[in-house]
Amino acid sequence: MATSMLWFRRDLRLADHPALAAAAAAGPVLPVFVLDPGLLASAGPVRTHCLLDAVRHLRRSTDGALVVRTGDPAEVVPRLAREAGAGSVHVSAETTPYGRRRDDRVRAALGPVELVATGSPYVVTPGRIRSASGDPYQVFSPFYRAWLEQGWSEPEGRPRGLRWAPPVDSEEVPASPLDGVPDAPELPEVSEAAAQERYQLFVDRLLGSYPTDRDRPDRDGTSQLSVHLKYGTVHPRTLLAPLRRAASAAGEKAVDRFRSELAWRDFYADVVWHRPDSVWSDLKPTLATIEYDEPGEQLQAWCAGRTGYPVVDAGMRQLLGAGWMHNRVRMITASFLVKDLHLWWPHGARHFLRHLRDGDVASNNHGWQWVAGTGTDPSPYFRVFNPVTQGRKFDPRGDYVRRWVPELRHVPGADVHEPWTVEGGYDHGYPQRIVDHGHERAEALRRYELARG
DNA sequence: GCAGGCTTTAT
DNA sequence: TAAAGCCTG
Repeated sequence: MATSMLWFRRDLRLADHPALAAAAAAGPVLPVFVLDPGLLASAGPVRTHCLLDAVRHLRRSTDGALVVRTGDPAEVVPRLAREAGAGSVHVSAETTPYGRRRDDRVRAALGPVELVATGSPYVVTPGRIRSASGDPYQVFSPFYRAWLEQGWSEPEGRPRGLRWAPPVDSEEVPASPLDGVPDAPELPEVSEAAAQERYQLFVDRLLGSYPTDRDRPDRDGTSQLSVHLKYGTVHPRTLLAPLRRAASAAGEKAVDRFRSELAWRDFYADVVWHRPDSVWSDLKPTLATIEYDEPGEQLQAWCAGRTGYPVVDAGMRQLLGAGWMHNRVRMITASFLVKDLHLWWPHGARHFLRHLRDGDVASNNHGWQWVAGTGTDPSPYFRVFNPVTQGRKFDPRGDYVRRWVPELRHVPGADVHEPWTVEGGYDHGYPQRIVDHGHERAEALRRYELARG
């Protein structure tokens, strides 16, 4: 049987890997990872660290067989195929704009060697679900119903009869860009084992209270699996399979909630599949004429977590300090950028994407569009978040703010969300509010009204 | 073309 | 309880 190549990308695992199974069925497999300088340039050190961590673990689990090369995939992949005498190159289908363009170039460069796509990083491959009229869904809920209806196959374990091909030259996995950096974020291990461990903990201990605790940034109530889904150290259908059994303990509601979060990931990937242009520009033209401010000092204050609104600043500092931000706080900080600072959403989306360890262009950028009212289900009037109300409601003791904003640690309780009402609230250098929320809310609504007319 | 519905809110 | 309008069947 001819050697085939498995080119890993966002699927850095061995279990439940349809493309790897397809490659293994064709013959001995040469496992390959290509460090793409184009991708690395946009990633930021945290994401690069996580990627390299996952690659390093994958190399270990292939007993060192994984070949690592740096360069343009359109040159590197065909060269490796020649060196190994591979008859085909197997991949998981890539569906984002950059990935699709890259794969087209690689396919062309491979010539007679076939690029075979099997499976995808999603439960249901983007583009497969359509409404009765044949169009893609524009709204999540009907998509979710159709997604459940569509269903998915059971996870597969590691491919049987998997044999690695004779080795070819490999580079070492580069050192993490965070090595030796003082105050570098503490990051979770990104590996199949770590994904399984966290999932187990989540199902056993957290799932039962997930519907409410998932909104609490002061608690460890979320699955924390996003980084694993990002790099593919676990496939989402691997996460879905045990849920039916888990429902008896955790409750159907909790299971449905978590399931729907995975469906959101599929939904946004589906939107991007049909509208790749919507990644960096408005999906819908409804607000095409709205007036935005030019980015300047206020954007910098937002990025640095110095807006004077505690929950906003806590979130922005968590982003830089942990390479991650709680989802509830992502909405609050995003709303603040768009509705209080009147900036176009891509300014914020770019900053998030650079620093989030789970930074995924479809989920991130469409999450932003949802907040901005330019994406699916545009309802700008519903979505001006009040940072004080949100802070008091979801961080009711103020622990989250004090964790990330040292200048406010001396303020006890929920009043930390309103230091302007606390005597001595500014004694330790916490910045004054850069805008007045009530005023800017009215201004945002005025601009929406104008754009609509 | 109609009715029902739309993740995450605000006051 | 209100906020605008579009998606979906």
